[in-house]
Amino acid sequence: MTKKPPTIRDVARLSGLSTATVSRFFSGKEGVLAPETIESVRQAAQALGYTPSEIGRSLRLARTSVVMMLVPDATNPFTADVAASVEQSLNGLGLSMVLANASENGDQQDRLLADAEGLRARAVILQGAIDTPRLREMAARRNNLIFVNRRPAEDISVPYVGIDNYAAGVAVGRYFSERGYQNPVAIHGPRPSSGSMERLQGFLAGLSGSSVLQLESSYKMEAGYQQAKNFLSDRSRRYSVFCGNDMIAYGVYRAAAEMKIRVPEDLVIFGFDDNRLNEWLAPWLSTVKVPAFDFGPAIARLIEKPNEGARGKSVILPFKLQIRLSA
Amino acid sequence: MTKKPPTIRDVARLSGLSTATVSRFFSGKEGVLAPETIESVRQAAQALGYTPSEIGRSLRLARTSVVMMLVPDATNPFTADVAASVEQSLNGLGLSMVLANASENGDQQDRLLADAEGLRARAVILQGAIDTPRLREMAARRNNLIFVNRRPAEDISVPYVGIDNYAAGVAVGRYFSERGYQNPVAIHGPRPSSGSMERLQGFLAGLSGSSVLQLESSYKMEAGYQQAKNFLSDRSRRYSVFCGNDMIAYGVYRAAAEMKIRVPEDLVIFGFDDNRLNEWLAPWLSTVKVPAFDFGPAIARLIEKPNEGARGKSVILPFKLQIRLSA
DNA sequence: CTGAAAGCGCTTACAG
DNA sequence: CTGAAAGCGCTTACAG
Repeated sequence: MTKKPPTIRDVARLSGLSTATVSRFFSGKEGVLAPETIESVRQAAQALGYTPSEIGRSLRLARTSVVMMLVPDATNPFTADVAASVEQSLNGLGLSMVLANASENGDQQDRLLADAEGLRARAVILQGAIDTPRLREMAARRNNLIFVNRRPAEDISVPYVGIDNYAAGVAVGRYFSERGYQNPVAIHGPRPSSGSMERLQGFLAGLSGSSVLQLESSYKMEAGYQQAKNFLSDRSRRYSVFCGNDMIAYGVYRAAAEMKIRVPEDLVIFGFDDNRLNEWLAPWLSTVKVPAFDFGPAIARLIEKPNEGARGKSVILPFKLQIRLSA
Repeated sequence: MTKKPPTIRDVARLSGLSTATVSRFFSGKEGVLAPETIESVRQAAQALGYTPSEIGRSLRLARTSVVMMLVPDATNPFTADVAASVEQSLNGLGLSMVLANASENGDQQDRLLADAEGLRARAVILQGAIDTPRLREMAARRNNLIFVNRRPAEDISVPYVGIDNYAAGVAVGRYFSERGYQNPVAIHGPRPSSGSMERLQGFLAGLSGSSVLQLESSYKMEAGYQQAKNFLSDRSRRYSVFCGNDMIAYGVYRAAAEMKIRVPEDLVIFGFDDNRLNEWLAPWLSTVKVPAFDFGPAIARLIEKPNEGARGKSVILPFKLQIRLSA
């Protein structure tokens, strides 16, 4: 900055009042002040271009207005939608959101958790949390964690907001089963993130018995593409693929297109998330629709009254199968 | 939080040292400390689970580690890529990024600028800044603003990082001209955001004289779709559309598909940004490629040494025409 | 190599 | 309705 910003003392001096009074004006206690006092403060503040320091405020009140949100990949459109929803709801509570990428990486996540502690974040929202000692320690010590869409382990008692991943997997498995889809393949997400495993286990249960080719993949287009290039090279079979998320499905679709494999005739593709872009750019993709824009309000409610929402209290959002052309 | 976090005083007490010494340990001044002192501090901190408060630190040092980034729409994949790039570069400097949506709305932007002042943000990065009195006032008073990809006005002297929007518009106009494209249409972005106008003016200049149908649109798929539905209803002509960004182009493409208009035979579409998804989901879209991942490093450099980069110092990134099927 | 003390910008219980 | 004063968690110049 060009020069240091004015402080509450500057405003007090200029208005001829005390810092206590100026503070009352800026912290919503105008009610107790005399009308002419209010006017003096307003004018002085205006003249100086004063904005109260959130730092001083936070230190004094022992709480910040910052909420940290950790996501595996902010460039995933579904994640972006969820983050936008959360940001908006948080702003409604006068809170700011700090977005950070954990990149499906435990160490990176732990580093960011340390940052969140340093910032004394009001809450930490973890989408795709990874089970690490540090995470468990924080979960035990503080009650300001919220898991989104994936819960790293059953025995960590932290509120969860998201769909029932297992049930969604079952629904897809049943759908495959009813349709008589052949040679099921599950390109699931990374093992350390439990949501991936729940989706997979549900899928297996829903298929009740059929043997499933299981492939692990990161939640990226490139990874889905690579996996597909591999198993599709066996042209003697027609596969039916359940992808851990839409990104993976995009990759599979591209691989199929390059290999001139017809969807859905020779290859069934099912995604997960149904990010908003699908309607516009992938109107062919059958997928599990997760209500991205319901996350913000649910999370905001949890943050607003952490007491009510005892540890472990969860919000389970609805999902549905969005059937289009690919399955 | 369950209980209040330990403070530097707790660590001092437990280790039998002074807060000054503990502070030295945590602020990278270990060099001056005796080895056994270091060990004591480490153990005490470990035992208490102490992490220094960024709040206390910020207040004392009169600077925060927070950088605020305002974007028009974080769910735009191009924006998400830029934000990811910025976040990564900032983390490399030990800074945190607060992402906020200004929604192409001057009032919302001004509110967020006030928040940034309150947080005493180290820097404020504005993608798609809107020219408001408050913005001008902040630009005049502080030198921690950075404009990204759009500069609200020539006479606001703030460093700019982005491409030359006018030149890119010219390039597209020339391309249309050389190809002899008929009935040029410009679905440009909102007038208040200057980048839109620069792209448009460049396009007009590049076409040198042809009359152009100019339509204003927000940078959203839905808006592009609506505009296209309207002007495409005149089936007697074949149009050539330059879109303000890829989102608009997606909307136009969908409208064309629904109306059974062939691209590029009966409708030429040109986008802007070339977000990463294009390669996977819109491999038909000809567009202007903007190097999203070059923004972070350039911005980080500007923030790192604000002195060197005198006000108004800018970084102009290269663009190129990415020709695919639609033009 | 280490500590006592001042002070960063706020808020609020207390007193008037 | 208003103010003086204490204190939130740090860092650092100064002194030893």
